[in-house]
Amino acid sequence: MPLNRTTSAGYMTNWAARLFARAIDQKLKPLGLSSGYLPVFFALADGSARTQKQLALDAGIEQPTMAATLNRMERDGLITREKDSQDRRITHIRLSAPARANAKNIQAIVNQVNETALSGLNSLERRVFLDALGKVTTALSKAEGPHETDTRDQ
Amino acid sequence: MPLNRTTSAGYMTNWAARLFARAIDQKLKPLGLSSGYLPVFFALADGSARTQKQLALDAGIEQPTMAATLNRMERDGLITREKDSQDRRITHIRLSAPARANAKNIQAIVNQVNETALSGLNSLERRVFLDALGKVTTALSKAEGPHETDTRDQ
DNA sequence: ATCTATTACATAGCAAGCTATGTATTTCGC
DNA sequence: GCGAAATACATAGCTTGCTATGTAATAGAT
Repeated sequence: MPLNRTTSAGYMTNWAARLFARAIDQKLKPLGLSSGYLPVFFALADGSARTQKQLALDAGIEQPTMAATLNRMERDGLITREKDSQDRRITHIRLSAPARANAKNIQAIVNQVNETALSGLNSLERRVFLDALGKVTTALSKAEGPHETDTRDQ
Repeated sequence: MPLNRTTSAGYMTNWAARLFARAIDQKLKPLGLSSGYLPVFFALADGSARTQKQLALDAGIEQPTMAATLNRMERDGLITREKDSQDRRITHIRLSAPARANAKNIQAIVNQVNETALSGLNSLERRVFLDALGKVTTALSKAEGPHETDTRDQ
């Protein structure tokens, strides 16, 4: 089989992911935000606190990646860090008030980009597509080795 | 709709793409290769030459990104650059002989990761999934503005 | 023929991902 | 209670993506 890139799931998934990120970043830019911040936003949108470890696990990214993202978010005034008084290794991370104020806009942008992306699919195709993405991530996570990259729905 | 990340196409696509890249990079590492090289490999596997511009267009990435990738590939002895004698702006890029020798292995690795990723899907689901990825990239490319990010099957 | 626009590529600087490794602070075993 | 293991986070260095901008060469317009 002579590898046509449009029939490679990995190639197409990577391409789609880059297009998603471009679209989202473009719309978030006026708000001073970017796509890497989204997982943190969604994890903390309810005003609760999480540790860096929890956020990384939740987003399915490595701890150093989350550390860098949180540094940028702190630089941009989007989060606050508060040391745990009991266990001094731990830092509790919360969205700042101005960040929380943006939640609705972010939600709207995300919904809009998702809708645009899926506009060529009927509801059955959308369901199969989302379901397939779930199965693909499950399969690849499993193959990756029994890392702790969780999938629970908080 | 209270945004559950597992129902966001963008989120899930990004996640799947990172898992794909991790899996591929892990298997390519022993060969001294990485996932960013793949589009160049596939475009030049037949021994032909392309310009940087053509490669970038083909891979759906920006020109400076392709320039950086080609620099790394040249550093690693995977490509050769040859100035056009007619038009001195143009450089013709080819895979080196050692790089071409790896083509079969790369192909096998890509097929294997794709197969692992899709292992939980039946053939109908696979078809719908690939087709959906095509429609999603088309929709997002169009929305991006009439950029020249082509999709033709050479 | 020259002036302008276009084209191909280079460079700078940043974001967001990764692995590998270091440091401080608990926790656990005994 | 103390040394070893585990845990939480930090740091270093790399890849792969982006935008914005610069430079050299060709093509086009008049």
